[in-house]
Amino acid sequence: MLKLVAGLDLSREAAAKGVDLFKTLCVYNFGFWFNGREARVVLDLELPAVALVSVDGAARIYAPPGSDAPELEERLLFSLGLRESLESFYAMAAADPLLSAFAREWRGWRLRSCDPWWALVTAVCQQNASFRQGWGMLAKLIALYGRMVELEDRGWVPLPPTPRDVLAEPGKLRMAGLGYRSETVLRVAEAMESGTLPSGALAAEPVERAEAILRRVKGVGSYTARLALALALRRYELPPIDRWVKALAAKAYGIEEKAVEAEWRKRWGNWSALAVIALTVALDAAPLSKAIARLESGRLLPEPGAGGPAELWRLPLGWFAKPF
DNA sequence: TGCCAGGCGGGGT
DNA sequence: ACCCCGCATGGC
Repeated sequence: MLKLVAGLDLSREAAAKGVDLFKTLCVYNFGFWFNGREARVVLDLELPAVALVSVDGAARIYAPPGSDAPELEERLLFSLGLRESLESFYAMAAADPLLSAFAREWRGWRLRSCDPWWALVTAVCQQNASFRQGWGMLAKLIALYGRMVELEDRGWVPLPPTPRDVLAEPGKLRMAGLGYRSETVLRVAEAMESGTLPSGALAAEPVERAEAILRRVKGVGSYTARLALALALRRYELPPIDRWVKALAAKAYGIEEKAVEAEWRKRWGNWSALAVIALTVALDAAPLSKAIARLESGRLLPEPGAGGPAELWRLPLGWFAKPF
């Protein structure tokens, strides 16, 4: 049972930074964490600690009694992107053939970050899979491991499994549909548990060095490492370029696919990874052929009913379950 | 049914 | 420095 350890109002901070909390909370979120009005934000998987955040800015932090409340408040602000200024990112995006509409309509969006372990699991689940398949895997993992915590006055919140949970019951990875990705997740869990992947130390490293450390785990390549660095540490310098981004950027920028990475870094600089993630939101993470069609017809904003990252939370509970 | 999807590593050249 | 293949699973 977690106790209320802090209550705060984020509305002033959000307004000052131009942050739209609805957009920030809805993107890449599940229905069991966000209902359109308020979100449950996991602040610490191990403690655990959870924040309840309303789209109007009211926030409550729940944690074991005696937890460091100011530290958790800071973590909440970090994870909502309220410590980050995206002025220069949106200025670049406004002049970009892929993201100009997004910069106009979605300027208040911030990436929500999570902890390095779950960011790596998330990234591994996107390998060689559609957006739907990857996020289905994550939802199934959370359901199968069944970790829950109770907030003293607000009911139960599902939590992702910890590395220890996964090591204790490795069979559930395949049950969740991860297939050959299961071995990679197990190696990540082992690295986390044995301290080979010091998640604290990662943040202090230069980003290329952090990528190299992550890539020491077999099954974690450049895409996975870079996506995880963006999702967990808000390190955006290195773009996670996959064949989806490669094809879209080649078309939009009028270059060859082999030139995409260099061009992307030249255009986006220290915002490279954020621009990739924003593009997946803008195009509803549609499969490549549909995404190309969207680009050709100039439909570069999330569309109602497309079921993309911005609408993941709207999908009915159990959407990911296999019919039997 | 068969083929592909927001990668990856191991094998070839 | 490339190119190419198989990999486990789900969706169409």
